[in-house]
Amino acid sequence: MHTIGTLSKRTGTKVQTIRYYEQIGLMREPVRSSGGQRRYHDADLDRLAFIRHSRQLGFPLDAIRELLDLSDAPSRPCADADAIARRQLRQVELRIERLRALRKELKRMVDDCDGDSVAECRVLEVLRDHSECLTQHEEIGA
Amino acid sequence: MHTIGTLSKRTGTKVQTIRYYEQIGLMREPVRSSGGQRRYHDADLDRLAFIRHSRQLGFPLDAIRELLDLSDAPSRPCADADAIARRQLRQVELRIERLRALRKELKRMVDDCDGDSVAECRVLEVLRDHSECLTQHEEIGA
DNA sequence: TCTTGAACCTCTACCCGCTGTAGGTCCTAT
DNA sequence: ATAGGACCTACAGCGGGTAGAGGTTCAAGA
Ligand SMILES: [Zn+2]
Ligand SMILES: [Zn+2]
Ligand SMILES: [Zn+2]
Ligand SMILES: [Zn+2]
Repeated sequence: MHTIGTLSKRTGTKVQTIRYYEQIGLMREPVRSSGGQRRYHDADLDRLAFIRHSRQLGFPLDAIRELLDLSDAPSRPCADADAIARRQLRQVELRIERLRALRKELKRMVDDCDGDSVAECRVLEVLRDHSECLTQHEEIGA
Repeated sequence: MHTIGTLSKRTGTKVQTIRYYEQIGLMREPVRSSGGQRRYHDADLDRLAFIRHSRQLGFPLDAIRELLDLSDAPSRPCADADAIARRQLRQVELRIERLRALRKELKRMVDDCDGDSVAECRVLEVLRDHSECLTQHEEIGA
């Protein structure tokens, strides 16, 4: 049996975050000590490690929830798990593409400015007028 | 004089977002009609366009705030504006690096799975055990 | 056995950058 | 005059946590 602090140290997760995961139903409710403190089994430690590692690989919490559910049914085919991972891969690739387009525009505006007065600053000119850009932009926050 | 709806259409910004920008002090408080509705000058339209374009290029709102302040002082040198843009460029480059590392791991786990049962799923194996990874990961959410 | 103090508890609020909804008011065209 | 779109305020919620207040429990040392 482990305390929440032990889980925290062993997985590099803040104590509050573990409680948050419990609150949203991602971690199961653990048993409690006579004084009301959480006591975890090894299985909980594994589950938290899984969650954290999935987060480090960028999976959103609801995808992790699905993966955990799948992980509990060992005899089923793994097509669903693979599909989630491929979806995540596509998301990452999409974000890379978007950021590369941004980088291009930013690089260009920074490189083009000769560092004169604000009135002729290339950076501010481009920000004021999108027609100075080479590419279209994605929706904000997409 | 323009209504908020006109600003919204002309800049592709939701009406609520414009009001939000006002609330956080990014847009100036406009004059009001006798009935209390917002009425904007052309300068406000320009300012909103600037904000939106900067957002499309990924600048956070506080950087945009600085850029707007700088933009109001045309005779000063533009070093500060350029520095903000270079900082943004570095952020974007950093994010690209991180995502490329993620992509590599995700690609590998997806490619390695032969689609058998969950018990032998390569995707789930990797998620359970970071030592199956080739690279270290950044802090979550960084 | 008592005392200390680190670790735990609940609850609430906050971060970014918006978005959505409820319930009401204004403006303008017919 | 009336309809109905556009506007108003105020508040809640998203994801994925993080911080703090104010109180309790636990375990080790004296
Ligand atoms: Zn410049
Ligand atoms: Zn542009
Ligand atoms: Zn698989
Ligand atoms: Zn890993």
